Amino acid sequence: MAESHALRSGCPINLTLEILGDRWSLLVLRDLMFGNRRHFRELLGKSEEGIASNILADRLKKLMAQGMISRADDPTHKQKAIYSLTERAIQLVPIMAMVGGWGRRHLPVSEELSIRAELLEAGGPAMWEAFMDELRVLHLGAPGGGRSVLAELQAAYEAVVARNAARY
Amino acid sequence: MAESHALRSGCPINLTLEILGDRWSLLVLRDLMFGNRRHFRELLGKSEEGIASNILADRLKKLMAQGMISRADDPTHKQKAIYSLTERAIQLVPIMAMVGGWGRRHLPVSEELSIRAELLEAGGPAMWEAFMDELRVLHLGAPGGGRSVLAELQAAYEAVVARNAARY
DNA sequence: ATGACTGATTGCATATTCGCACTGGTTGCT
DNA sequence: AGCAACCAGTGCGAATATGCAATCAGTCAT
Repeated sequence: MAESHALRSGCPINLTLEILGDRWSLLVLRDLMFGNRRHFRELLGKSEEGIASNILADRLKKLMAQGMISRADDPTHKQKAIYSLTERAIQLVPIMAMVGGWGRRHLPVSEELSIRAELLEAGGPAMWEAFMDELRVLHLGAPGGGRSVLAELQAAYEAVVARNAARY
Repeated sequence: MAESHALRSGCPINLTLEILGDRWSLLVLRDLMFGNRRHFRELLGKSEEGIASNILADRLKKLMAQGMISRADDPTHKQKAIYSLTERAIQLVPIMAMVGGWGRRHLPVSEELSIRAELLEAGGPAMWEAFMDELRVLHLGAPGGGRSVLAELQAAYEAVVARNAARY
């Protein structure tokens, strides 16, 4: 585990890539953010892509070292860990929205998995801010509780699933 | 060279990551986009990060296969190739702007290399659209030629370099 | 013809990622 | 107490990706 690999350059895009520029890191954050998966096993088993447990453990470790997530003990289970997004990870919401939007427009996405991206893009900055506030409540213990964007996205997803299931 | 690796999922974020989710692809696009580097040697030698030639060749090949860039012969030299962004790559401009902005706010960027990101973020959607139009002229041969965002960014960069150099 | 330049390719050592089995410990049910 | 299910994470061998230097053949100006 070579902890200190030198930074390749001080370019903002490069530095962001040094944190998120691999096949899994952003997906872990996505599941934490949109899937509300907070435990190791939830992140491991319920994702579409099927990350391996050693890779997940490694990414959680790295994301923690980079201050993107934090880890806390779950009071209900001594061995359970709760992973939370930090503020800097929550501020990725607009980027997630735009990346999702770009992918939806240019790549062969599935309808079910892209309905959230469609809604989040259409919602624009107002919706992103509301979502970020919601994430601050869920992950940082911030007070308040207004609009639940997570519930809106989930409802839309389930509506598509139900509609498509009804065809058969 | 396994050409057809199965898609891991139809999620827009995952599919985008399957194209851009590595340490180099987005940097190659960045240099094409902001550095106006169009030839292999320019991309190879003038980047901050120092990509290896075999990696560059591989990424150019993959980006071409995914329709992110195109390749044309340079009339001035039979062995010279001109790489151009496609429309779908040009539409990454807003994402580049936001990723640059996030990196600038959260990571130890250098002043010289982040002034462009600062300007591009401050310019907002209006500037992004102007930049995309400019890229369409440069890379797709579109007619017209209004505002040159590239020149504005370059001027700001050089101003910072000059100002910092004057300190010594 | 020579030497610099072009977009690559090759060989080789190291680093990372992969799938999969497995560990040590905890919890809840009976 | 006994036991199955669950918990975060490790170990391992194989496959893949990367970094680095050398090299290639064609092109170009002199």
